[in-house]
Order: sequence, then C-alpha cells, then structure tokens
Amino acid sequence: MYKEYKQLNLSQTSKEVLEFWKQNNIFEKSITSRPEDNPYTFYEGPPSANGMPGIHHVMARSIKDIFCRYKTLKGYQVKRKGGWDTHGLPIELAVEKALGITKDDIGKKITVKEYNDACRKEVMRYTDVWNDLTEKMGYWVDLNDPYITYKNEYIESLWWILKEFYKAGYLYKGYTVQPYSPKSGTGLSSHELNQPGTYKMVKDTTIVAQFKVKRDGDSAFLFEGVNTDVFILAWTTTPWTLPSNCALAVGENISYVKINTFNPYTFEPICVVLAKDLVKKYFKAEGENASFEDYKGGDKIIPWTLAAEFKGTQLLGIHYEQLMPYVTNEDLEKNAFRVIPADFVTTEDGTGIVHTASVFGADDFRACKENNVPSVMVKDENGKEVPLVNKQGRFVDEVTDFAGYYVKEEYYTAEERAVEGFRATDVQISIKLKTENKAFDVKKYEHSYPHSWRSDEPILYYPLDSWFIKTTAVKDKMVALNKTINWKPESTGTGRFGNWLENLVDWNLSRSRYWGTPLPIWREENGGEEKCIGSIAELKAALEAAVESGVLSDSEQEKNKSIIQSLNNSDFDLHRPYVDDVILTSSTGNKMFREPDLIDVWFDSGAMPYAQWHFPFENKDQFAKAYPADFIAEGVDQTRGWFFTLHAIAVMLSECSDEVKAVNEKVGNGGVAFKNVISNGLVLDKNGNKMSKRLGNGVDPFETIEQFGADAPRWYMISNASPWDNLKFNADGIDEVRRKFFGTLYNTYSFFVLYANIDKFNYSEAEIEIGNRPEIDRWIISLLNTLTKEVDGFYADFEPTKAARAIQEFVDAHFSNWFIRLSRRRFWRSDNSDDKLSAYQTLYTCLIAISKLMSPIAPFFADRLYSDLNSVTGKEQFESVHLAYFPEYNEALVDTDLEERMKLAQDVSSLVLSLRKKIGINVRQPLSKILLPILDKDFKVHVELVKELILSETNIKDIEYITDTAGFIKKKIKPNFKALGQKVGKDMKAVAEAINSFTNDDIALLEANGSIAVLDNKYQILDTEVEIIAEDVPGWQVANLGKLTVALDVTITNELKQEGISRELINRIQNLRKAKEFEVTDKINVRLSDHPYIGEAVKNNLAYICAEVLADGIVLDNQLNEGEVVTIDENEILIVISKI
RNA sequence: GGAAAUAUAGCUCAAUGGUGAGAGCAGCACCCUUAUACGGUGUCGGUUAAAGGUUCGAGUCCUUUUAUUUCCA
Repeated sequence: MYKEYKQLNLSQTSKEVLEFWKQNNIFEKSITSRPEDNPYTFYEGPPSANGMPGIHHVMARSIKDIFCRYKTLKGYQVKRKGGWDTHGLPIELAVEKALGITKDDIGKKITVKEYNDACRKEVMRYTDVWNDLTEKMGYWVDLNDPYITYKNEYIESLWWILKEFYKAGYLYKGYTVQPYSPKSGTGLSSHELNQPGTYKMVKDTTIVAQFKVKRDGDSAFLFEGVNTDVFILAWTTTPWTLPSNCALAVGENISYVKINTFNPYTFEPICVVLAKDLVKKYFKAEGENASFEDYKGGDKIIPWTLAAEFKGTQLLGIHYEQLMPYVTNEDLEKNAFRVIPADFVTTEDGTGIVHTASVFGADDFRACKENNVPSVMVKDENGKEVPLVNKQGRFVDEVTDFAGYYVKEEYYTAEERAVEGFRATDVQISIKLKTENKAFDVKKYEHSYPHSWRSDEPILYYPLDSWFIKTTAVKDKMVALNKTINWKPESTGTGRFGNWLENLVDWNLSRSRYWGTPLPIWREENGGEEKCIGSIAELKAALEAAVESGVLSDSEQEKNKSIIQSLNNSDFDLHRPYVDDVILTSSTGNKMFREPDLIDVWFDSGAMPYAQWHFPFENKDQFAKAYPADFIAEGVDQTRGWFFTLHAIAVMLSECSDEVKAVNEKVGNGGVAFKNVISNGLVLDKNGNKMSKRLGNGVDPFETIEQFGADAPRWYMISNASPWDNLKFNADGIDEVRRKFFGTLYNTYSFFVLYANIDKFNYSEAEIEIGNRPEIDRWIISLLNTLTKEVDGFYADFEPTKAARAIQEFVDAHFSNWFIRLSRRRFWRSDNSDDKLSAYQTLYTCLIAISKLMSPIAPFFADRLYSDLNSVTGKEQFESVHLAYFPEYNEALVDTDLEERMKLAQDVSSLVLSLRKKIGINVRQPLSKILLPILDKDFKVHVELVKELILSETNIKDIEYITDTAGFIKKKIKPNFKALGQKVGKDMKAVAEAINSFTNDDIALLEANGSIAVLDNKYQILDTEVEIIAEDVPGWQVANLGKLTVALDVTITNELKQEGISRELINRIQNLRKAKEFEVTDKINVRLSDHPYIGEAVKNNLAYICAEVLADGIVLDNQLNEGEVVTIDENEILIVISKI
C-alpha cells in the first residue's frame, strides 16, 4: 500500500526525512556511491560561527546545495568539506565586548594567552546553531571533518604559501597611509573597507582655510595691484589635519582667479585665490563690484571684485605661511608649505585647491612623495618620528592648544559628549581659525565617509608599517585567467571583479592584532637580516640553530628549548603569544624577533584550497583531485573578498610554487582556483530594505523552516528571482509556493494513491509499450522528456531559477490540470484494461521523474515522494532519490507534433468554455457540435487525433470542419513582420498597409496561388509571410485565439436537454455521496421523487446515470417524503441514496 | 567621484529588435470538482522610470537623466 496522508504537512515531512537521512547515512552514501575518479569539486566558503545565521544564509547555501546535489544525480562524486573561518577582528571585538575590555587591556588586565583562549571559544560559539540550521535546511556539507582556520595544520599551510611568496619576492615590507581604526587599534584592509555598511553619510565640520602667501619672486604676480594680504583658499572636511598641512595641491590646467573682498568673520579686507569655476559658490552675484567703502562688518552682502585670472601652473612653487605652526623645522620651512601639482584635484567641490597633509591621506601621501614634500612629524619618546595624532586618535602634546583631544568627535564616549559645552575638536579648530583671520568659510557638510566595519567609528587615514603581497606583479595573469572563469552573472566577472583587477594595488597583509595567523617572519632589530619560516620543521631547525648559536641569554635558551620540546610533542600553539617567544639568530650572530603582525584573515580563507588539506605536508593526492574547484558560490559582496583572495593566491602560486605548478600541469589548470562561480545577490525584506538588527526586519531562518519546512522556502527563493538578483523576501510568497506547487504535486500523489491502492497497482505488470499508449499518455511523456532535457540544461548552466520555473509549469499546467484531470475517468473504471494500466504507469513515471528533477531544490519533499512510490513498486534499488540518477532524456519519446496538437486541444477547449460562459450554457449541458474553419491541410488530421479529449472536456457531441466556400468565413490577414522585414526593409510600412487592405478576394487569391503581388508588382508576398485568420463565421457564436477560430452550435434539442438534466442529477447525487462520506467504490441505491420534467430525462438516460453514480437502479417514487431537497433548473425534488 | 546591477500591472516576475507587452498572486463576477481550501472563464489593472537618438519597426540597441541597491575612492 502506498502511504496516504491526511494533508500536506511540509514541516513534518522535512523533519521525518531529515531523520531518515541521519539514520541511514544518506549523505555519506551519496558520496561513497559515486566513483572517486569522477570528482566534482566544490569549495565551501567558510562562515564565521561567531554570529547567528540569517535567512540570507539559507539562500546562499541553497544555491550551493542545489548544484552539488545535481552533480551527484549526474553521477559525480561531490565531496563538500565544510569549514570555519575562525580568525579576525569581529571575533576579537566580540571577546572584548564580552570581557568588557579594550585592546589596550590585552597583556595588562588579561594575558594574551587568556585572551586568545577566549577567542578560541568565542569563535565556535554558535557552531551548534549553525550545524542545526545546516541540517534543517537540508544543506549537505561535511560537518564531521571541517577545516578550521586556527588549527596548526592550517596555519602551517599558510606559512608554506607565504614562504613560497617570500622566495619569489612577492612578500615585502612597506609603509603607506592606510585606513586605521583607533578604537580597534588596527589598520583595515581594503577588503575590510569592502564590508557592507562601511561607508556612511556623516555631517562634518568643514573649513575653507586661508593660507597666507609669502611674498617672493614666485608669488609677485599675485600681489600686483593688491594692498592686502593674499590668501590661497583650500577646503577640508577634516580640519584636524590642518596642523599637519604640508602642501597645497592644484590642478595644472585648472583656471584660478584672484578676488578682492572681506573676511566674513573678521571683516578684514583680503585678497583670495580659488578656482574660477567655484567663485559662484562662495560669492553672491549681488556683491560683485559692490562698493567696498560702504561695507560694514556683518553686512549680508559682501562686496568682491575679480582681480586676475591664471592657470594652476603659475601657482606652482609658491610658498605660504604655515597655517597652524605648532611643529616646524628647517626642512619643512624650506621644502614644505608650497603649492604642488596633483591629478586628483577637481573643481567639483571645495575651492579647486586641496589642502594636503601627507600622513593623513593616501592621495596626499603619494602627491607629497612625488614632489619631495616632507611631512609634519614629531619625535616620540624613542626618537621615532610619529605624526601629530597618536594611535589612539588624540593630538600629541606638541599641538599645545588641542593636546590630548580626540580628533574625531565619535571617539569620545557618549557621556563625554553629553557634557555641557562639549565641542568637537574640528569645531574648536574652526573657532580658533575664525578669530585668527584664517578661516574663510565654515560649514557643516554631509558626505560619505568610511567607518570601521564593526566598531562603527569613522576611520582615520594613518601612516603604518605593513607587509604587502605584490599582487601587482601577477596582475596581467590574473586578468587573463579571470576571463577563463565562468561568472554568474557574467557582469560581476567582467565589471566588478574585472575592473578591480585592472586597478589592482598590492595586498596589505598586516594586522596589528592578537587572534590570527602570525606572520612567520623574523628580523634583526636593525632590520638587516630577515627570515621567513615556511613550515614547523623549518621553525624547529631554526630554533635549534638559535639554541646552539650561543647568542641567546640563558632564559631565552630555556624558552627556545621548551618550544622545541613542545613542537616535538605536537602541542605547540602557533598563535601569539607563544610564537612571539621564538627568538632566532641571524648569520651575523644577532637575535631575530618575529615581526609582530598577524595576517589579513582573508588570506586564511583565500588559502583554503591548500590549507584545508594541509597541503603540501599531507594529502597531496586529495588536493590534486580537488583542485581547482569546479564550482563555488557566495554573496556578491565577496567579489573583492573571498573570490579575490582565492584568485590572487592561486594565480601567484601558479607562478612561484613548484608544488602547485605540478598539480596544475597534472589537472590541466592554467592557474585558477575555481572554474564556475555564482555571486548571489542580497536578501532584502519584502519592502526592499536591507535586513538589519537595527530595523528588526530580519527573518529568523529557524522559524521559517519550522513553519514551512525547508523545501517551500528553498523553492520560493530559487524560483522567485535569479540568484544574482536581490530577493525581496516575503513569507506570503512561501505560502503561495506551498499551495500552488507543493499542494498541487501533493494532490497528484494523493490522487494516484487513492486509486492505485484500490487497484493494487504496484507496477508489477509489464511496461505497456509507448506506441500502445493513448494520445494523452504519449503526450505527457513527451512533455516530460522535453522538461527533463530543459531542466538538465538549466542546472548545467547554473540557472536554478529557470529549472524551478520549468518544473513548476509542468506540474501545474500540464501534469495536474490537463493530464490528470482528463485521465480521471480512466482510473474510475472497474475493469482492468490496458488503458487503465497505461494511465497508472504514465502517472507513476511522471511522479518519479518529477521527484528526481526537483530533488536538488526541494530535497526533503522530493525524497519523500520518491520513497513513498518506490518503496511499493521497488522499481529502483535506491533508498533515496539523492542516490538515484538524473532521468535520461529519451528523444524518441518526444513528439512535437503531438505536443502541438495537444496545445490545439487545450486551446479549442478553452475557446469553447469561454463561449459557453459568454452565452450562459454551463458545461453540464451537452451541445451538439462545434465548427472549426480549416486553417491548413494538417489541421483536420491533428484535431481528429485529439477530438475525443476536446469533446469530453467541453461536453460537445461532435466537431465539424468547414473549408472556405464562397466567402462564408470572414477572414483577416496580417503581415508577418519578422518574415517580411529582410525582404522589404524600408518599404515595410507601405507593404503592411497594402496587406492590411486586402479584400476577401485578394486573400483567396493568395491562398490559392501561394503568393500575390503588391506595390505595383514590386514584391511578391508569399503565404508564409502573412498570417490569415478565419475571424468570423456569420450566424454562429465565435471565439478566436491567435489563428484559431471556434464556432459553437448553441441549439439545445429536447434530447440534449434531457441529457443535461441527467448530468445535473448525477452531480447532485455525487455531492450527496461525498457529503455522506461514501467510498468511491461503494455501490448505492437511489430513490427520487417523480417529477415530470426530471423523470422523463431519468428514464431516457437511466443506464448512463447508474453507471456514473455506481447505482444498481433508480426508483422514481411519487410518495417519497424523505431525503435531501435538490434543485435542478428551478425544479425541486427529493433524493434518497443508500449503500447497498 | 568611479564601477556594477536593477527599474515592465497593486505585488513577484516573463517577453531571440518584428509592430496588439504576457503570466502568477492579489481584487471582482460567474462557473466547475467521486485528487485538488484546487481549477476554469471572464473582468479590473501598463505613458515598459524620464527624455532624446538609431531603425521600416524599440520594453529590447545607443546617449543623457532620475531612483534604488552593491562595491570602490
């Protein structure tokens, strides 16, 4: 017996199937049952388990899951090693928050060891939750043996890669101005600045400052005809950088002007220089050439006159007085405080002159370097040069007026900011400059500014020492290889990723933190000799050498020895602080200490293809079989994150590592880490807003799965929008999927089971040959094969949405609402004919095939459907659909003619039903015939083959055909533009007009000859270049759809009427059967009151009625005074039915 | 400021440059159902974001603009 269900419960199904998978190790079997020498490689982008998973993870992981399951169905062995991303700032910040400490407390209030232990725990905090979601959503990934980035083996592989880079000269130490977060005390990589939400609109105090020009030979022309000081105006959104100003940058080709006016704060007469295009911005038209004598301080209109105009090149080299002279020296006085050229200067905003503080801007740094402008620096207690702002983001003591002030308002605590009279440092600087006649304009200005992605404060651009990977060295290869990668969507690869590669800069690897992969480089204190360690063995050897060198102190010796011991016992932790204790010695007999940096966590994840296998120290074969990935998928936000680091590391290793080169050669890889990649879009809320904790519009994946099971949400997300489009997540949509798709499919199953159980159908009979099956069976099997081919193609092409939509369309429109609906009677029959058997076999075949086609997207329901069917028939020996194989497409079973004529049947039926509706004759009333104008020679043949289906569907007795005789049919002709386009080109309009004005005779001529001349014989129009429609049959009820026309005979004879009445009666009796909950096989007796109108009809259709309602007989009883009252055509009668 | 994506009915989405822009959902009306809280028929609903251009013909190609989103500076 097939399993019967009371109702569809997807949530319950999910749970039960999950349990089944677990009990029977189906996931493991889906891998072990596939041949090892036919691998399909998937890389799992490691999630970080220190945050709760969201609904977008269900989306992203569904996509991954779909293609892995699909490839399994296609016979590939798809290993999916899970992974955890365990290092990085988010984890450190979470720990600091939990422990109530800041970065500065590490090593003081808490040891580095304790801190790192806390990180190690924190990072796996939600693993259980993640594992739970992974299971419940049906994401198959190997959770038993995941790679974990903090493990020594993993780190050792990273060290190996770094050493390979180091040997090739790809790893170097440099110094740049970088985004820096004073709160977290670390520089931020460009990848980190790539995090969503980093750039935010902020309102900053901005100053247009007045830089007083020094009068000398270069500047003499500015002073012509001027008897006030001359100032250059420069705008800044970061007033706190003004004390560090060292140059002003101009565009060489920009036009500048000199203007006489008054300072709006001190009212002193001044002469200012700014870009010509920006004059309007600061000077009101009414003030132009207004009287200077009449001006009084405070007047709204400030007079001004334009005094001269010149190019930026003329300004170059002009010296000015330091704006805020806290720190200066001879070098600065001589080489700084002058005008330099820069290509980034525009006249979009500001003054067309850019204030330049070399240490607080990347562009500034570059421009100053190119022009040999020294930076404004002070010496710290160790004599090292440091900028005027320290690493906490406060001014140093030398900036006397503001010493100790935080440069950004946001760095103060909320309490500090709440104190009355609190003023942001920028504001205080503004006030000072205003009173000193150094500020020309002070305004609030809203602009986008980067923020630290977790601590949420604005970042500073700050000079930092760093280790870099020279990605620029392999730029061309990265660009070239990127073109071999199949990106979905393509534009992400060419656009976002491609452009990024074109503008590649070196990868800043350094992080000044504690919890991460340590940089394996040891250096002499004077920076002379350095050593890069590429393995634990190498580390041990270096340690031993150091111990034997005699350079180390006793305690250092002891420490090294204990580390060697620990390494031998394999219980040494490569993290800080332990690794910092390692002291090596140089060839010249100096001590070498580890560079204190950690490396960017993105390096961890980008190195996973190698490190997950502890390559090259172990698993070389495993690696070779799983490199590169055939397929990866992550959010589009990973484009410059994981996708980039995977690509960069792979390409570099393909250049510099013999080990990797060998594998590449073996597997024929040009050097990529992945061949196909889907970058999926975001999941937004139903209104298109980003989901965020703040808005509280996030969707809990567990609740969703609990309510709907996993299949419906998966199906909804996949079928609704392409993975790379953003998805507006709406639970109503899931419910719709549940009702429409799963509900329909469930009903088809229930229908099958209802009769299959009655008839004991278990597919033990021989397969009925396809040629012997009726039209409708061959039709649905043809469609099924077409569907199979399509869906296969869509999956292969990474188009899951198209696959889902095709399956959905098939199930709903064709399978359920046509095949089954029209086949119902075949199952009711009590005999065991071949037709009935064919119906069962066909229905079963479709259901099994659907279960396989849909299984990648809806793994639970599909498996249940498959198992429920297969467990009874035992047709296949697989215990799960996920162990089965993708249905074979059999071209021989596809009959496009058949598909076409079934479409014809559907269209004709639809037209007849619409005509019935229009004239108000319902379907239970039989009608004698319809009339079909013949369109072409094949038409009648086609219709004849599906005639019975049409007749029974529409309750019509017969179909008649008419050919055009003597213009009885009114025809309409339309040009086929596509066919005519090539031929007539520009004459299309005239030709179309000619065709549209054809008479019935013209059309007849065309039909007879196959062509007709237009435009004075310029063109011969062929009958294939037009569309002729029989538009109307005068005197009949007519409906059209495209080329098709149906005319309906609405005459109801007495005989037809009685038959109609009989059908009404059958309907009432069936309703009663259902109301009384009779089984569909129960035989009944019927008694009803004898009514002249109805009784006559009953007598004349007695056998028919009895057969339909499974009655042995019908008694017409004049005396009947019990039973149900029913109304037929406004006649009331009583009916009694009873089981025999 | 740069790069990219998207914009079609109230909502979610379709529409190889071929002329009447479709479907589902939602709404309304009627009908049907011995699988189907399902289905059928009809109805309502569109300046295809805007403006130019190319073309015999543009939702589709080009340019500009606007809005939303993402990434970068």
